[in-house]
Amino acid sequence: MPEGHTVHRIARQLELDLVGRALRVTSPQGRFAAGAARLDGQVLLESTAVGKHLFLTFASGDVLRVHLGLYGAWDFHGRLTPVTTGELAWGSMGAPRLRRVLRMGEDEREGPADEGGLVAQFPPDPVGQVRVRLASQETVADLRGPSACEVLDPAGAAAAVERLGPDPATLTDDDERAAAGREMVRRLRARSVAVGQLLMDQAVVAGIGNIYRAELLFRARLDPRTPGRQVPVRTATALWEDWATLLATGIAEGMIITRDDLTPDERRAAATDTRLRHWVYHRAGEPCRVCGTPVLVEDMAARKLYRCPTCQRRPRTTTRKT
DNA sequence: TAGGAATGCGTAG
DNA sequence: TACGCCTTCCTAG
Repeated sequence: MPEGHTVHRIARQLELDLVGRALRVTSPQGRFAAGAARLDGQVLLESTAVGKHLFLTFASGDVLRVHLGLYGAWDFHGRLTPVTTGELAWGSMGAPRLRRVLRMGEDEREGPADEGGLVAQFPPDPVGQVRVRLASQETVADLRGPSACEVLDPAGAAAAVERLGPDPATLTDDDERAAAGREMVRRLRARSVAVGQLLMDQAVVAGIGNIYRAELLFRARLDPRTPGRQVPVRTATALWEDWATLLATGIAEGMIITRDDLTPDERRAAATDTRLRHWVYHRAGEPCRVCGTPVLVEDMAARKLYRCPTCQRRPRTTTRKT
């Protein structure tokens, strides 16, 4: 159940421990047998994430595209390099070490550490329905429950990326990121659909899911029902910049913590207590943390949308185009 | 233990 | 808008 930050972390984990190696590619479950056979034995050249899509490029030019959907996850075994040095990250200290299992899909969870830091058996037997196993001599990555898992040629992969809106985590250059922000603002303000729906539209901006959607709109104090056209440029730009910030934090920490009012102790507590992490998400009926009004939940495009009816307002419409 | 919900999305109607 | 995909977790009974 990942949003963009998780997929970026997965891409980095694969980059650190599997890129540059010839991989054994199998489909223990059997549903990806043909694709696995096509990739088996090839060197993995590149691992990148765009929005919620993962792209793995192999030496032949074949690209494995994976989308985790609602409940996909990767389990990692063996030698793993810490992805970030974030304060709350699971692997913030120490050298690469052997792990029994690290699950990346929702909150990252680590399996029990083995005595002496050794896994009992390597490679481990697949657990459950493993669609794809990518294995080097030292590291195994098991993919379970994806909504998409397919081999594309380079043109097909490029087309898949082309269908996505900008993703701030793919851009390091300030000018490029600003230009991408202007593009997101343009796409957002081009339609009269509710901004709450537009933020979830991966063609407008890539990587936002239901949690980030609700939290970004609360942080902007913006009513999710506001038509995209009526979102002022300044507000839309602020949404992009806030998304870039939250995404970077999410990638560093491996979880979605959107509250900026937490003390360091509270933030540490939020690592294990999901109830502390959000302003409105999953808090229907509970008092708004700012004004005390009960948080509302309603369906928007078949997804649960959480908002504070008092704090989140429609912008005043003006005749002047801004 | 059964059933529903979940951080998603494509397709059919 | 409704449904299917395919997995895990939590809760009600």
